[in-house]
Amino acid sequence: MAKYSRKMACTTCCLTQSIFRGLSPEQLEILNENRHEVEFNAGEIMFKQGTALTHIACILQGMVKIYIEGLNKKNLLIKVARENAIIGGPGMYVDFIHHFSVAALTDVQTCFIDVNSLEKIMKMNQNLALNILKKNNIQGIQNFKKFINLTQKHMSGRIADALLYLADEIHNATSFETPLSRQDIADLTSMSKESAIRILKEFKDARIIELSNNHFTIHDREALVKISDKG
Amino acid sequence: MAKYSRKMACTTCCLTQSIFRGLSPEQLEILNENRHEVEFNAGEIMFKQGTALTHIACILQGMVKIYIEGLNKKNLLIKVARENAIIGGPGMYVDFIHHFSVAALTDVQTCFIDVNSLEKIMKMNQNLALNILKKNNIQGIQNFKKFINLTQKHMSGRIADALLYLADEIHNATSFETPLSRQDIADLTSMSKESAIRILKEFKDARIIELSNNHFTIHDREALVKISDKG
DNA sequence: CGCGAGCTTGACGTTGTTCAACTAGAGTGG
DNA sequence: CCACTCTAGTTGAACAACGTCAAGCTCGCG
Repeated sequence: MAKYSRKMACTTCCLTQSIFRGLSPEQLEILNENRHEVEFNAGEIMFKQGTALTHIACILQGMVKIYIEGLNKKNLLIKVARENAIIGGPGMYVDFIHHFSVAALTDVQTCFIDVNSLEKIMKMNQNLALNILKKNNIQGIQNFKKFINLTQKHMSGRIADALLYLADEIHNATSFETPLSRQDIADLTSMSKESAIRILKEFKDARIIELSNNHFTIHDREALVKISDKG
Repeated sequence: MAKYSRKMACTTCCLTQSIFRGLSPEQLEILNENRHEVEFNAGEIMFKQGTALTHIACILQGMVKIYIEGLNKKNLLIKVARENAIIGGPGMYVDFIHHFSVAALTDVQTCFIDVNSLEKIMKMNQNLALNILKKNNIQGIQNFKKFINLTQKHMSGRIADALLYLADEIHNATSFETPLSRQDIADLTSMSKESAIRILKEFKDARIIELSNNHFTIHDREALVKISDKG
């Protein structure tokens, strides 16, 4: 289970990066006093959709999935996040409720920051608000792309997108071992698990990728890009 | 065509509302000096996806559609906006490019505000940044809902959603005349025009709605809600 | 050695798209 | 005033895409 600790020094953790760049030492100290580190085991839920949003989380180590719990127990996997990601959510400044769930894909070390402290710093330092605004907008652009992917592409196009996403944005390698299950890949591409498996097999038979269990190797990147582009 | 004018006084337009609430008179004056009013005829494009984002727009009068131009000339209608809506887009503070297109559904009066001035004010007044952040997050929550609607519901559920959306959030009436074409309704629900027409006819035959041309009347709201909920 | 969870495969039915034909109404020009 | 045309809407039939169901498989683990 999760346990409380303060192993990390503030200066080495994500507070000095990303949206927190440019905070004064005093502002960093306020955050530092209102944070705590938590470890999760693979499979455990960090944030549950519908619960109160009291903290945001920084991923210090490990991988998580961010997903919306939809109809009939079906999930839609919005994104995968790993080291240095900061997970807030659109509930901030609206209803302070989590609008997605977050689950650990691997064992994960996180740093939880109190949203009240965050709000306090935001009122002291305009840069923080602007950084968060920018981060939200980037996510918004990615969501637009996802809308088109999910609603206008056939299954092969969506699987191609997912493979390129994992290779380029998550693992930074053409050959990788993913903690995502087949069901996760199906949730990421909005299709049934069986369909996802079938398309992966097609790609394998066409020598576009190689896969055994959870190890993926992309052989023909251009083919994937072409399949992704034409839908 | 669009024409430049300054008919409105600043105090009566949208600058005093929504995200601009709480600005000082001097800050309002800066905005007022860097804005101009533009009229569009029905059908004209206000923002084109891919062009530079130099201004945000306030809708003073009329209705517009905000849509993503996707694959094979297919559009995805994100939302409909009308009086007092402020249209920016996720390109702000990222790449300053429009990531969606906006077209006038009716004749429209707008007020365009320079993004540089907006940025200047944001650095002077933290409330503006927080208000925009909040507005973005609300849109983010709506996008999550739209993800589930579009990817996990059948056509009848999506059409039911669209009808409830138009009735509740756009026209505020159970009986309304919409400027949306059948194709627009199809784009809003991510299906073919023919399918949208068929579902609307089903609803009409089931006496759930009444429609002639573009006039819609919702007779059995509960039925629509039920259809929407169960997908 | 057996159990169970996740994975795989095939057969089948449903959902939704595409294509083509047809209709209605709104200009337009003789 | 009447063809003519153009666009949006409508309908039906054929077809493709995708999900569901059921069965069998694999592999790690006790």
